[in-house]
Amino acid sequence: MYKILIADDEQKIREVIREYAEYEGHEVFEAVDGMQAVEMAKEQDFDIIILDIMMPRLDGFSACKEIRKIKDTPIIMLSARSEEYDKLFGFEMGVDDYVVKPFSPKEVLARINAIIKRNRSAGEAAGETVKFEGLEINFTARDVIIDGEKANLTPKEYDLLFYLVKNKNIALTRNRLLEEVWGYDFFGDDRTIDTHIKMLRNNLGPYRKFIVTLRGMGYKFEV
Amino acid sequence: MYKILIADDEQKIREVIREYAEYEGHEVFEAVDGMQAVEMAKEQDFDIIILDIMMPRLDGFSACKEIRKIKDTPIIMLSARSEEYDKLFGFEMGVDDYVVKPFSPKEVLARINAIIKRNRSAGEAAGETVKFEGLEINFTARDVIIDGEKANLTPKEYDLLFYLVKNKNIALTRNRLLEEVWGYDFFGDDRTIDTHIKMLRNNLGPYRKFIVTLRGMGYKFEV
DNA sequence: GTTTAATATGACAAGTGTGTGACAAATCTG
DNA sequence: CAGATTTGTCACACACTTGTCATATTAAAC
Repeated sequence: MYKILIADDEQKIREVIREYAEYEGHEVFEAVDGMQAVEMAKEQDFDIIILDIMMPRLDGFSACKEIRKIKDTPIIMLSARSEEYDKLFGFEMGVDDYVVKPFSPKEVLARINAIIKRNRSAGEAAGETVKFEGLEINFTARDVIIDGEKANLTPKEYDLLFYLVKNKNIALTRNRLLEEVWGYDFFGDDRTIDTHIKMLRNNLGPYRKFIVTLRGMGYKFEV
Repeated sequence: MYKILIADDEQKIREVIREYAEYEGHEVFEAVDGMQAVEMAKEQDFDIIILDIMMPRLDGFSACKEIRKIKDTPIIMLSARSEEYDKLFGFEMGVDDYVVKPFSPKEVLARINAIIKRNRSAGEAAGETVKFEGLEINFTARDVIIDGEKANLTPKEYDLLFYLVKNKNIALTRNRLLEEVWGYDFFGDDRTIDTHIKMLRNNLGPYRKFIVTLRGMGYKFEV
């Protein structure tokens, strides 16, 4: 859960970001202009601050400059124009990222997450998650979520699935799978793979469709 | 060139978006209600889908939910009035962006471009695809696409086609094909090749023309 | 235009690869 | 150490693939 400050004079912009952010479990504060944003930033610690450039009383750049005097809070700028000099100017003042209007709320949230993740690199490991429809895979956490429910895979099933997914859309021979998933020192039967593919498929439920058989070759995770 | 689906019961809306989008070189498909949109989304892959919220038979949100079950196509929602922002809970269902009516077609197109660009950058792990007219061949994924539809080839057919294509515009003798595709230890009939060429040609549909017979010699993939 | 040789095609039987359930060996866990 | 889980092997069934052959069609040579 992050503490987010969004400063924009347009209510619509603030609201749409608030909705997205709150849905993701963050706490959102609003400021209607640069001056108010600076005041709020002085009073409390935010995880991230989003500033529109064009604001009454105090514009985004000036607000950024003010805030930087006292805090290192990551700042994202919203700009209506995409002119390059704006960007260069902004980065010199310690802006962490830019979003040019029109933007999608999803994009803003994605950038928020990216920046906070980047800045807290000292702390917890975030863990990369990939998602294919209702199938979510987190490599570092080593878990697989199917339609919201955690799947219960055996170690080999994890290994096999992870290797398939990391090489998605690539045709993998049985030999390659044996070498990479089982190890070069495995001297077993080819058909071992079939059995594990079978069990993996059973565990993936509707998403077994992603694992396609390449007759005479091996398998492929196809998206 | 993107493939765009616009679902709205108002013909005017569909038309104005179509005009702009086609002007930018995109391909536009129309649906008059949510139900039709879902059906179309199931049948083909769009680069983006635009859904009006208020539609007969199936509203935009429900349509979005349905589509999300099977596809990750980016979705933009159109809402009739800004008051509807209050009711917007679309982000729960993976809506990528909203546009509030009245909107300018230009704005919609700008958002389409922004979203597709963002989604494209996600980076697909797919090998290089070679394309000859409507015949696409991806060696690493080991698949062959004919006019947008995946072809279903047997192992030998893949091997044979891949060898021909990798040596395109080169005359290949039967002996060479036997050695390279079947293996040096194959002691069968020459004419076996003919049969496989036949089946390959049948599977390539209109693109059988690329495989030319060199009488008294062998075959060639000619482009 | 006829002959001759090579290729295309359809049918088919033998061969091969894969999905699956069962089971025993191996490994993990308390 | 016992019980549970995981893992590898096997055998069977079935569907698909493959090579061969006989016949039809086509192209080149005379």
